[in-house]
Amino acid sequence: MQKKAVNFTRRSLCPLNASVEMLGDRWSLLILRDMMLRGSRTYKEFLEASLEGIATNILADRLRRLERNGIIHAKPDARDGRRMIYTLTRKGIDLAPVLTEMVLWAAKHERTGNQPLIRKMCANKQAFIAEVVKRLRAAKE
Amino acid sequence: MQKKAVNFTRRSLCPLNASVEMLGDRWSLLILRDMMLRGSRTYKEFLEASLEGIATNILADRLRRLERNGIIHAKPDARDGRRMIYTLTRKGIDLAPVLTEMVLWAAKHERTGNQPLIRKMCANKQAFIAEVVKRLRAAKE
DNA sequence: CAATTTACTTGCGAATTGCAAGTGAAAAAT
DNA sequence: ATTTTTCACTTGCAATTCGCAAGTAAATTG
Repeated sequence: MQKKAVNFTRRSLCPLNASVEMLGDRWSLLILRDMMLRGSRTYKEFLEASLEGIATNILADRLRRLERNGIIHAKPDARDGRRMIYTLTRKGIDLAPVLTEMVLWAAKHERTGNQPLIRKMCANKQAFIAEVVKRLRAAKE
Repeated sequence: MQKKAVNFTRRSLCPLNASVEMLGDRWSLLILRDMMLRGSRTYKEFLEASLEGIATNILADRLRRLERNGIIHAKPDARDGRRMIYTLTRKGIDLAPVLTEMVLWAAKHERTGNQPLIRKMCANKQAFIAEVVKRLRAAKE
């Protein structure tokens, strides 16, 4: 497995800027949440799982971008030629700590839902992340 | 100190969505980076420190939004009536782990700069965050 | 083979972004 | 005291992006 160089130019070399250019929009992280925590794997599942109501063209665009950035991988479903199966790459799985910290931050400072998840995250953050990572690696089959 | 209810409606109650609605754009996190790691405190400093070249209208808008969301605090400089001094609130300081994880993720998977910072973060993540938080709390005077 | 499902694309108005230029108040220089 | 400079923005406008509704094409189901 080989790493591809990024062939477009970033605004700066700062690592945070790289993250922001890949993830800094209103939808990418939510798609990743649906993959990590809800097991969404297909276009339809993303549309249905999305609590926030993502538009179809935006979803298609974001899936393309996430794939271009090596965060997710798309391959046709062997059982159903219409379907694409989206899975997280290693790089995508490595975002688990980022997502977790963002969830914990909002849960601390905003009035949010999904309390059972929060409690589990709070109780043992490292264990929670490890469990998610383990499950996602297994799902890469 | 009292928490204000958010009086506009979120797309969903998911905590990650709350984070994304507050921080999910191309500039907010970079401004926070400049506050946390470079000590930027005024409009001019943000413009000068910004490696990425933020536009003046966008900067003004983002500072307003960050303040509305309780992430930063603005108060006029007593020594210079033109200046506003922006500082991180407790809520803003609590974003240190989020920023750190995003930096570490990009540093691992992309070709980025600022290697000394990365090395320090990697060596002891918790200590790094604790140090940043300590410094920022002190700066709230 | 007709109907349905899946994964998109297209069109288009609305909102957001980014650049350049301008404004107004305060401070510094003369 | 008056001019000049600095600072923190705002305004105008073109270009890009977003979001909704509708449409399309291929594969599958009945």
